[in-house]
Amino acid sequence: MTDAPLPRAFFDRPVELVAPDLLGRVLTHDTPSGTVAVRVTETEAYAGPLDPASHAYRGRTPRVEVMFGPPGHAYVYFTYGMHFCVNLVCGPPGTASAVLLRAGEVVAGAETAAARRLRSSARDLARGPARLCQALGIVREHNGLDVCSGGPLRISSGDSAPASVLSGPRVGVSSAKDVPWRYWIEDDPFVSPYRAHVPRRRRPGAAGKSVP
DNA sequence: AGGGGGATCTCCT
DNA sequence: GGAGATCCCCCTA
Repeated sequence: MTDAPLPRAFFDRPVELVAPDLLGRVLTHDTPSGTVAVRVTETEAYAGPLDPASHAYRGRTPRVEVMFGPPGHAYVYFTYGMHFCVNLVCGPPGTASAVLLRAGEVVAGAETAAARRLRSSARDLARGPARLCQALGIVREHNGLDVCSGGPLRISSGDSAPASVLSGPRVGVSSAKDVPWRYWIEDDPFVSPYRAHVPRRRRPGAAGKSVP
């Protein structure tokens, strides 16, 4: 295992390459109430202004300013009046693409995470994008943090690459449903439960187009 | 200035 | 399986 942060170059690539590569990586957050670490099991890729499902679709607005900045920073947004979700920005400045962290397994600081998620089972502590943020203590003020520079919010390579990665349509988006840019670790119990999966084996270089 | 919709979660039936 | 919670953002007038 290594605790060294992923290099910024890791994120300076096309988002559909970064998203599957983030599976198995470990996101860690130090706060006064404790340190929590999550092994990522599920991600989604959102491309820039040309992706109708992306928050950057309507161009550069105050909310998505971080998306248009340099790679390796956290884009945190607030939704449904009560939840936060976290993305990691990809590509050169101006690209405005990002990977949503949809689910993970708490691998350190489970007591701290459980205190933030009062009625959650151990399995559900970070099993969903808003649950993951709550378990890690990620809120609005963490928008824009650099995860590559060894700060309080950082991502490291993790123990090992997942054995098998599947991909399918993104969750909860009302446009570009056919783009299979959701990625998850096959048979991992910490993948989010909210939509039936339409499993499809991901082949090298196959990201971007779907088949019924 | 108003309004519609949202990359969700939890509890209830 | 379904509705309610509950704020913010952005578009339109």
